[in-house]
Amino acid sequence: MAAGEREDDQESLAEAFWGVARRLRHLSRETLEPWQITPGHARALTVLMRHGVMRLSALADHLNIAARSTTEVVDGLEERGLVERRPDPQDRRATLVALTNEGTRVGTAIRSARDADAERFFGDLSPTDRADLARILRTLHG
Amino acid sequence: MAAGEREDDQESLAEAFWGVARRLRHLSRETLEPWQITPGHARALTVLMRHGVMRLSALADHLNIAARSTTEVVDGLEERGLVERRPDPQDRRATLVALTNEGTRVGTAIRSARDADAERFFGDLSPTDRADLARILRTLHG
DNA sequence: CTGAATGCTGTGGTTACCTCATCATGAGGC
DNA sequence: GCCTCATGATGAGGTAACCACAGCATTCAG
Repeated sequence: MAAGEREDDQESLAEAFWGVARRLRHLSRETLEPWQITPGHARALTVLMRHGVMRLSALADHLNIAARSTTEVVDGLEERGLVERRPDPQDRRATLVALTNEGTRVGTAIRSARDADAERFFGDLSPTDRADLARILRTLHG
Repeated sequence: MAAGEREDDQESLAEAFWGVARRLRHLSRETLEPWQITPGHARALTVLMRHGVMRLSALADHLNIAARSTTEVVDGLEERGLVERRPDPQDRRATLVALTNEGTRVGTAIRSARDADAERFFGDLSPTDRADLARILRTLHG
């Protein structure tokens, strides 16, 4: 216990960060469980809720994954009836992805469950801490 | 870029968090590249540096992965000559994992590269921010 | 009309995990 | 000693989430 712990703020800052990330990830997994949906799928759903109908390639950009992977994500969502593919009238090579009614319903439900979770998770912090954290994270994101 | 960014503190706090996590993960991958070692392997190495020789099962606990998966991690490290298996004199069912000299060398090098990285990464922050972040993360860690 | 670029998807990886079954060993009951 | 059950590691086989490359249809520039 004594040997490797000492000093650096740095290392333990990174470690603390990963510890929190871990907790947040587990929380998210739990939250999504009722909908039998993976974090990746949920992320795609969220993007679609926000930005509406878009091409697969655009979705890929938003998700920061390869176009090829997006095909699979959309496959999954389509199987579950949450989105549908439709031809792009502008360009017959392209395919648009749109939320179905069910997709919108589930997306909305997930969003509020997540908000509630975030509230629970970050709720331990004072408003000041919350603001500080947000600011600091934005700096680091730069 | 401007359209969908703000709204609730909560959601964007979580998002900001993941954005930073992403950056940190990439950074870590870059850092480890010279050693041709995955983050998972590096993590195992770190645990061994800290706690010394241990059973596979103990390593599994430290890494929070299944015992079976630990076998594979250790396989990888052993192939690279960074650790070695040896029988547990206490219990002939068990196998101990120990760092080789090379493993210790690499582990040490990785540790300092990481420290340097963390310095670079969190170095953008003022000392105050750094302290705040550390404190806040500890709070969130529960 | 031709050739290059673009948008999606099939095929076939990779990584990092998992569960379940198996085998040897250990520990306790009788 | 023998039997049974628990435990430590591993083989076999599976999954999720990615990837690159090749191929097809379509679009667009010239």
